[in-house]
Amino acid sequence: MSLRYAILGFLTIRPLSGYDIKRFFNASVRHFWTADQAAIYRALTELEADALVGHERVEQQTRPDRKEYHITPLGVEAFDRWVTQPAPAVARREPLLLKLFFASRMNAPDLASVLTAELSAVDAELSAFTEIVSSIERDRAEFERQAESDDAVAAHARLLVGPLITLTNGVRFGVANREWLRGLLDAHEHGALTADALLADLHRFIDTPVVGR
Amino acid sequence: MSLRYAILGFLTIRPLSGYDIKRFFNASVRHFWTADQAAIYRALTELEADALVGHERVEQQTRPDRKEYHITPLGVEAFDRWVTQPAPAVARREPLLLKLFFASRMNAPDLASVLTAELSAVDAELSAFTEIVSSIERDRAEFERQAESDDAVAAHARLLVGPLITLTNGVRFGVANREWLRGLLDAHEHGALTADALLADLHRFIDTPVVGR
DNA sequence: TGAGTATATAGGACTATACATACAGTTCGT
DNA sequence: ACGAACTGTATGTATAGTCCTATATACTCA
Repeated sequence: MSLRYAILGFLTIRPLSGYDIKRFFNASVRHFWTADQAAIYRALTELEADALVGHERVEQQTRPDRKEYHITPLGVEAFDRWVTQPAPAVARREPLLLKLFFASRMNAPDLASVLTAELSAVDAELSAFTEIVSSIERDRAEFERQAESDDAVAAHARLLVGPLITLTNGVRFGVANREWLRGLLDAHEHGALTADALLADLHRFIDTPVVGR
Repeated sequence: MSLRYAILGFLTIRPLSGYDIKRFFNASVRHFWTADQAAIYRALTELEADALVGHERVEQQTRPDRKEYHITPLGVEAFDRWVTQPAPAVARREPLLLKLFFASRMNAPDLASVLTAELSAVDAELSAFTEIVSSIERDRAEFERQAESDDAVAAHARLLVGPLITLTNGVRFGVANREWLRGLLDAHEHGALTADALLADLHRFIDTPVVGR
């Protein structure tokens, strides 16, 4: 039920309508958490039933009325409890690995095409990350130009830490994924995708001592 | 819906009961695909309704009767179609990243403990992988000692390719995860978990050219 | 002797999420 | 002038998966 807490988290920033929240998801956490629009509205109803949020109807002349949700003190409490707790283990579910597990039933071209398709997806993802990082840097430069105090700049930078942490995760995993796929494709093309080669690769990573930073 | 195909995949190896399939899952693909026991039995019923599998009741004296499922030609066809198709994009869902996204609402010790808990889990996962790799190597050495022909050894090695590919994925991601968490913890302890440091990290990975193998 | 684990199958209730659709007005591009 | 996309909330339905429980027998360990 992390969706509920994600919504509470967004509401700690400012009051939002269901529609706003959906856009927040798309704009900020899409790369590791997607939320169905219908699920958001239902979660808001449930959160309100638990008194963790409240709402006011905001009438608009040109647009449909908004229900502006705000977090209650009880909601802030619940969110802070959740955010400081260790994250639950997630059950990974990777259709790609399931297919590759049965690689011995694939002929060479099919295996190559499965890997290539995945590599394209990863490359696209990494490009998207690069774009996001650029846009964050542009926004930041813009903010700093207009900022009235150093405090405001520092506060702005602090708010960026969380989102940037998630981006470092996405980028590092994306790069690891790309290297893994490239390695597999390369070996496969040279007919070197063998048990021995894979075991060697495993040892290379298992035995690698920590690289100092 | 990959569960059904995973089951079909296992049945291409040999006939299995629902109970056997559950053990297969635990023994071989647990690190990227878990299957609920009840879900397996339901999937088998559905697969049989679609004529992709059949079963015979096997009576046992001491144990309860087994329903031994086998794959039908139609099932093999369906499986081969699935396995050669590019894997669908999966919606990632990472509670940890959701928490870290709101890192600015956490105090320093809480952030450290969330990261440390995750690092422990990753270390444990990597140890499990190391253990699995060792056991595969032991089994392999054992098999080679007893093998009657080089062909048998080669066939055995070929069957290992798929499972080993999934292990290289697990290990590489595990190592990437460990490095990421260690980097964050290290920076955090030195009060250096700032927007600037994170942006520098992002650039280090985004701009890195491919390392030749 | 009793608790726990292994073998073996299966239904009920529940949770989370996805997909489609409905309604209703506005704005933008062609 | 017309359709598409945007703003905004909401319901209905389907799918996938989890957790709990039931049933029955046998073996193992303290």
